[in-house]
Amino acid sequence: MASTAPHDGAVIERLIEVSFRVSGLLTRIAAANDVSLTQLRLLAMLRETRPRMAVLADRLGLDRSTISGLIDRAVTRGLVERVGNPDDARVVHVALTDAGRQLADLLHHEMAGAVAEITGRLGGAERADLLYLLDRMLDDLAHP
Amino acid sequence: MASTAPHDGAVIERLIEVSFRVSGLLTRIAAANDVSLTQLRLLAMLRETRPRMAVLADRLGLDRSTISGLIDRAVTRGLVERVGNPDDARVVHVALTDAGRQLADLLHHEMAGAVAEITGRLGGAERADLLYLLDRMLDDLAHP
DNA sequence: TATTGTTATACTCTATAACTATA
DNA sequence: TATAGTTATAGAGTATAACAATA
Repeated sequence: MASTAPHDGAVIERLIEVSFRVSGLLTRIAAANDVSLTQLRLLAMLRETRPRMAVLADRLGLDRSTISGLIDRAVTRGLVERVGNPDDARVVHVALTDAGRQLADLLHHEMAGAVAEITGRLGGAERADLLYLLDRMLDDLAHP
Repeated sequence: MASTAPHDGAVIERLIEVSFRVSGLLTRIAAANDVSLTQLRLLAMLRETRPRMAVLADRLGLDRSTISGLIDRAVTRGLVERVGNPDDARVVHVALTDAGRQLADLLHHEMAGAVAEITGRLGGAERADLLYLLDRMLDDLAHP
């Protein structure tokens, strides 16, 4: 199998380390804007979609009951709202409020700036290589 | 500056996505072994060093008071122990117990296996490229 | 006085189990 | 009966502020 190449262990350790660094950056950005990392992930998702509770649970990797509490707190803070589904009265969708969208956009901007500092000293060709490799890895995760 | 290259946004989004995926993998491995992601990071650090509380706080990006609680719970579970410092009675070091080292080694093994699945389909040359790029990024983070 | 670490407090995050409402 | 979501509960993680012990 492919996993016996000599530098495998080194690649793995660096990948974990970079992931921790990126998570740390994002946690700090979230904290500076008075939200948790989980709320940041939630807001990032809601910029593009208006999912129902079960989908949020699946995508964030959390239990449905956890999502209920998460959304409760976000509603209390005026960031999101619950929206009913006319086709199935059991279903609840979640959508950004105007204030929520404003914060989500701000967070996205700050995230991009922070991560740009990580990739900032790479040259154009290196960045292209990195993009290719990241896409390969994400592909593998999507189609295991 | 270098941060205006055309694919920058794409690189940033992929890097965040990969980081979330890796964090998700590690969280699942931690949960399967009945520890939190923070405990997993703690145990990973302690495999190589025997740091004092303030260093743990710094490296994990947490408040000292948070570390006190974290270590309390790890001590209760028999994973680590507090060790005094003869040169300065205020200082407390943290070290793995035998059981803690066993768990830390197991977690390390499982982490390596999981991350290997992410990098598994990359060829040898691609893996070498990835290692180079990850090192460049970690270097930049260390010497900003 | 300054530093190291702990404690008290309050809030968020998280899962399990039991529940309600709808299909 | 099965599914979507909520609530009750309990424990972990987290920071702020106040504190004790040591330097």
